[in-house]
Amino acid sequence: MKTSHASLGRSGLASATLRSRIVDGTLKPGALVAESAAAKELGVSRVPVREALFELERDGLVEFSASGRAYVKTLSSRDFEELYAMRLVLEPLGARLAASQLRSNPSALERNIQATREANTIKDVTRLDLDFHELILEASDNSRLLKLWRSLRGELELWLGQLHRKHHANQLDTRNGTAGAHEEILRCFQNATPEACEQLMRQHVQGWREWLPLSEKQAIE
Amino acid sequence: MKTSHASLGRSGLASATLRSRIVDGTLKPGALVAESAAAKELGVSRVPVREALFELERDGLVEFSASGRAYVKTLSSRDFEELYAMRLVLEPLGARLAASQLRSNPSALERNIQATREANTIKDVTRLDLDFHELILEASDNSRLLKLWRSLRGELELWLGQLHRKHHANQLDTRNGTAGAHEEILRCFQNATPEACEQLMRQHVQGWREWLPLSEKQAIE
DNA sequence: AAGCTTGAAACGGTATACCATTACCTCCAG
DNA sequence: CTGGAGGTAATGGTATACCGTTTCAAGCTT
Repeated sequence: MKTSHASLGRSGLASATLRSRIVDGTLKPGALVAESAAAKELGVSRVPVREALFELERDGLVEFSASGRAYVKTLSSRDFEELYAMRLVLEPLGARLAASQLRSNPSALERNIQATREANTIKDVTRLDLDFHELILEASDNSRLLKLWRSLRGELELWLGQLHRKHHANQLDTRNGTAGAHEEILRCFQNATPEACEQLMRQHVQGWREWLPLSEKQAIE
Repeated sequence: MKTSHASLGRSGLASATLRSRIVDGTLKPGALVAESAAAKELGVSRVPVREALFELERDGLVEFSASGRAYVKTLSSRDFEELYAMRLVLEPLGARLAASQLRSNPSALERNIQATREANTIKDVTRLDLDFHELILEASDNSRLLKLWRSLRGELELWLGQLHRKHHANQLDTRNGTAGAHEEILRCFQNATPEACEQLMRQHVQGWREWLPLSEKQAIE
């Protein structure tokens, strides 16, 4: 699966490159991602590009038209609501299932929080934020739960990236707020029951769910 | 995307054919699904077969080894527990969200229940059972919820198919029990609050979650 | 007899080529 | 100036070909 000289196959290279260009906004929402053009630019043939596009579709970053063309997905506030409705049932469950595991082995979460405190860009804070939540789902020891969460992560990154690009405000507030909230969750894992962790996670997700649309409206003004 | 003379592209043909062979047990769990052999047998080239295998992996019917080969997935009771843990959070939410829509437009569910009462094989009952639940998720008007459910459906069909193949018992009991339970859910949509529908769906899924492992042990004896 | 080596067959990953379909742009009619 | 028809360029779907890697088993060594 690996090529001789690189750590990633050409397919993985194409996937990673296109993914980052979509998330960071180089490829704008609604833009056509043509197989031929991408293949020529990346220096590979169309087959691995094609494969990468299917992977990106599975992750919700592109969508195919009826004719088979791939376009960068455009996310609406409706999409945001749907995504957070899913987080609101998946993540509290994950927190409860992961509680005992994280109680005895919290080091990964601690390192993530420390890295968050030292982050300098909104992009890094966002990535570490999602990493934090993914670490919990990984510890829940339910591979389907992790798989479902990961199938949402791409869209979350895309949405948050679009939001931060529209108004690049309060970077320090976001960083410190995120780190503080995660610290509280970590303490809950160490001191409270799995059910309390589940409830706290529900409140945490619900808090963002209510705050982000406000933040967006604030940006429009 | 469609070919000129058929309603399905070659990729869709390959996907559907391989899917049915896996679900109905023609391809046994753990068996290698080789690109070349499948391509030759289906009379298409390897590219659409390759595409179909990725789709089947997304649906949890095959898994790739480190070397890139695709094998029919082998499901354990652990997998069953994971799948039903997911159903237990997704489906009650779907029932609550779909309640108002289904209250005013229950015809699809009614047709499904009627078809279930007239079904003659376990395989048909299983398919109609999953269709019933999928109809509810479709009515929930949350595309992510539906997408997550569908990503589990393939594994559910595979699991239930394996179960029914191991012990082909009480076909009429299963049929009547399924139809009766679905009838109760339909009446709940017509008469009760969304929250009551949510709770009933939770009990319904939980009931199967507790009954199926017993059914399996019973078969082993 | 058990374990290791080696070699051939098969497989997967990718590049290139061909064809039907789609989308876009130009040109003409109203 | 607007709307539609036609033609052309580009796109996507698939088939075929090539190459490195993996796999599996036969044969050799200990």
